[in-house]
Amino acid sequence: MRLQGLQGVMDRFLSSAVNRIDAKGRVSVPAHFRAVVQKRGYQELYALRGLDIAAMDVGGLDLLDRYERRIALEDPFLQSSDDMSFFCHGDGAFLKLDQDGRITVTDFMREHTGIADEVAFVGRGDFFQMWEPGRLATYGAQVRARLLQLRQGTRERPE
Amino acid sequence: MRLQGLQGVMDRFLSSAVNRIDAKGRVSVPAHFRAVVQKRGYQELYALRGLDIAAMDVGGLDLLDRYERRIALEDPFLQSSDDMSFFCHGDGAFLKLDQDGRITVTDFMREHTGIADEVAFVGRGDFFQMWEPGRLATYGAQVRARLLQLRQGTRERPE
DNA sequence: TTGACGCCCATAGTACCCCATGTTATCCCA
DNA sequence: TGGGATAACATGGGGTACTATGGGCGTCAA
Repeated sequence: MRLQGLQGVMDRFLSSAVNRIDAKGRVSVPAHFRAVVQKRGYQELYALRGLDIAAMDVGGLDLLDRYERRIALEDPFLQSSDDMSFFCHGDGAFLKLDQDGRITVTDFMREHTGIADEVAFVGRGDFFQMWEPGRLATYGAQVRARLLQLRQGTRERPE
Repeated sequence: MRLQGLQGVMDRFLSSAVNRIDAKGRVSVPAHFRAVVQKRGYQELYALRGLDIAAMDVGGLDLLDRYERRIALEDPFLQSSDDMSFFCHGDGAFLKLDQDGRITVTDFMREHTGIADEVAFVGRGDFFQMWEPGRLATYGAQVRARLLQLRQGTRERPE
């Protein structure tokens, strides 16, 4: 077991936290996430609507690449490909961190996520997500159920 | 403090202990576990919510690496890849040992484990677990029952 | 104007560093 | 073998830096 550079370890989005939206519509991005943003040198944050979930995916420019690769998998002659592109880029929000490390939650995000007065931030490695806490809990339970099934089916354990 | 000899034995998480959480929400990681952490060179501890148990799995970053390598094998645009990332990144957290070898028990951990004012630490070899003592006792009884059944061979394995 | 947004400051709560204390375990010596 | 000295450990608490959160005010544009 060897140590691989500490940087490579600490610069990913991990863990989750719930923060409150204030009267001005601002919410603090968790300090740990801000540190990752800075460490990765992201100048700006891009927030995209999750393709099949009620959450925002937030990350740097590389996040756009990921989405485009995803869309490229669709047949370019099909309506769905065009729809996806429109869906992702159409209103693609671009988040600005203020001096105190907060972002403003726009109606665009509220509409897609159901976020009202609290935001659940969820680290996902190369990006993070913003959820309405209740919906996150529901989704998390579904994920666990699927993973359990997967594990029992293949009898393959990550351990 | 240098532990000499017994390397093969001392660099594994073994045995169990129950420690109390203080008024500030801190709990001491058993000294023996801390020695293993240091011996393995872990700078940071990675804690993950157990998939089918109300416990936290805690280990070094190699624990996270193992998951991430597993994810890398998946098609990144399949649901299973997304689920795995959601689990190991979103349901994971970094724990920081303070100078006295304590960690703070967050709500994130309490929610999943039911831990209130005491933590049961259980060594599991390459990692250790944190339990609410009562639930650990229940779980332990179930494990023993299963093992006993297996040994007696009175039952075909239940599918 | 009004309302959205940037910048600044204030404050409560939390996380972390350092030191103290009591208890247990370990060792040494009579 | 017993008993005291000593070391290691879990636990408690004070002070401080950091974080999340609330709010004031000025700017700019509709």
